[in-house]
Amino acid sequence: MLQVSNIRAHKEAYIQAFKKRNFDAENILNDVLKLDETRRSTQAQLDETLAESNQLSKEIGTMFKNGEHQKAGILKGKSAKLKETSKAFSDELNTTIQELDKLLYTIPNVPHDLVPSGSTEADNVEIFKEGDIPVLPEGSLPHWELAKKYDIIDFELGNKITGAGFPVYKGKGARIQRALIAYFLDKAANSGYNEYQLPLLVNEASGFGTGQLPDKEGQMYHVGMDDLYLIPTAEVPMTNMFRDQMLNENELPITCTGYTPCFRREAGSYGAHVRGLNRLHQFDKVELVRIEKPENSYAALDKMVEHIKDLLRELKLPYRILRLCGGDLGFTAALTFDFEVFSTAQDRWLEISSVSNFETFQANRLKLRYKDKDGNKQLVHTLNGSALALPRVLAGILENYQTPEGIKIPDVLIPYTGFDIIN
RNA sequence: GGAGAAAUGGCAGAGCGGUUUAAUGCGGCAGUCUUGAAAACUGUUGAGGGUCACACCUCCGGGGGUUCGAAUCCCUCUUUCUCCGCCA
Repeated sequence: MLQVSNIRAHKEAYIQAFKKRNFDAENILNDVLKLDETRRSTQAQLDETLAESNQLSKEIGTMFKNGEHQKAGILKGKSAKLKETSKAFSDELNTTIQELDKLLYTIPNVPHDLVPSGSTEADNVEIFKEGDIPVLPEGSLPHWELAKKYDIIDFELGNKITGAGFPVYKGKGARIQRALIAYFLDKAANSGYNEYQLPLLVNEASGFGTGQLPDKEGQMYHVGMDDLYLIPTAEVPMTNMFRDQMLNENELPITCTGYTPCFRREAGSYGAHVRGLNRLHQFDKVELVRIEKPENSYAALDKMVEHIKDLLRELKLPYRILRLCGGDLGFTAALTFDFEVFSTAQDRWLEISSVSNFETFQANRLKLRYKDKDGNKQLVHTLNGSALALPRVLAGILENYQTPEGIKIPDVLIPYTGFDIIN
């Protein structure tokens, strides 16, 4: 959520920046400023009434002490009138605040200068590419065929137990999942990230804190009886650990990592692109979260990018990095880099990580601030990134490492799997 | 699931209808003293809104109510603790 004070100070710049999202913000920003005007003047009127009322109550108190009951009775009537007035102002204030918040909730983050304009993923800018795309032998298969051939992932079984998008990993398939999780967590720990095991269900306040609510309500599974949501990413519980906190400067940066399953309804996604592991309702992911001082956040974003590059280099998977265009940028992000692995057998790129700087957008909702050297309180910047999402990494490994003898295991994973081929 | 108790500033802890604009202690910060430090002493020390700056307003777990006036009384929700039951 944007800060009204910033909207007031940078309105024109924001309107220009929002054009990159194809978002014509002029009217809504004007409405916000107008409502904020109303809010402040109503607040002032309310405060004035309350001040008068407080004063009166004190006087009445003194009169009672002095036994001047009759005099007090007169003032009581006056006080009742003031109460009516303050109630009216208070109602008006609440209505205004609600309207203001409702508007603010619909405004996405301001795109960073580096964000290219554009409306679809075709407008994303490739900024880096590394790794050789292997030439596969005759008769090479897409990963869902390989999964069946070697009996390591069973999609039908998942259909039976739950429904589409909930695969069952079996034998070496299950083992390689566990290996990937352990490998990713070890790498994160070596880079200084603190490991957490987090709740997989979160309350409404947490959903609001990181911006999934109210924007993406339909994308999360909701447990009605207890009014809880299944997490769509570890970002939600991991970032919300710090909700409503005043940090000291010397506590920053805070760096966390954690493995969780992720649950997404993916309403409206069907067709060939969701085959196999490409798009699931439940999948595993290791996530990184950083809480930074504003002046350091973009250097931190670069660090996260380097961390993920290192993972993909070690796994020897061909990948590229995209800078997301305004149209593809998430609601809460100021700047996002997507990592994609090349799926040889499908002849397409698969997104396996998304790394974003949210600047103060989440911190403002979370009320997550820190005190700098001079004792000034300011919002922190929050960042997060997947390192990595498992299913598409697995798809990439299965497809790129297939040989006539079976699927080789990347060298770096062998200590974790305990085997070097799936056959 | 049942019965009881509790929730107050960074922490501990008083207050149970009107000098509480929240006592006191600890911790933090600044100063005095000291070659320096400790100790001692003095001062200072929560958040949000608002203002050029003051003033002023709000906040004692969340929400609602009673009252001229609520940290204090009532209702409700949440959480924690103790006991009982169930349980990996």
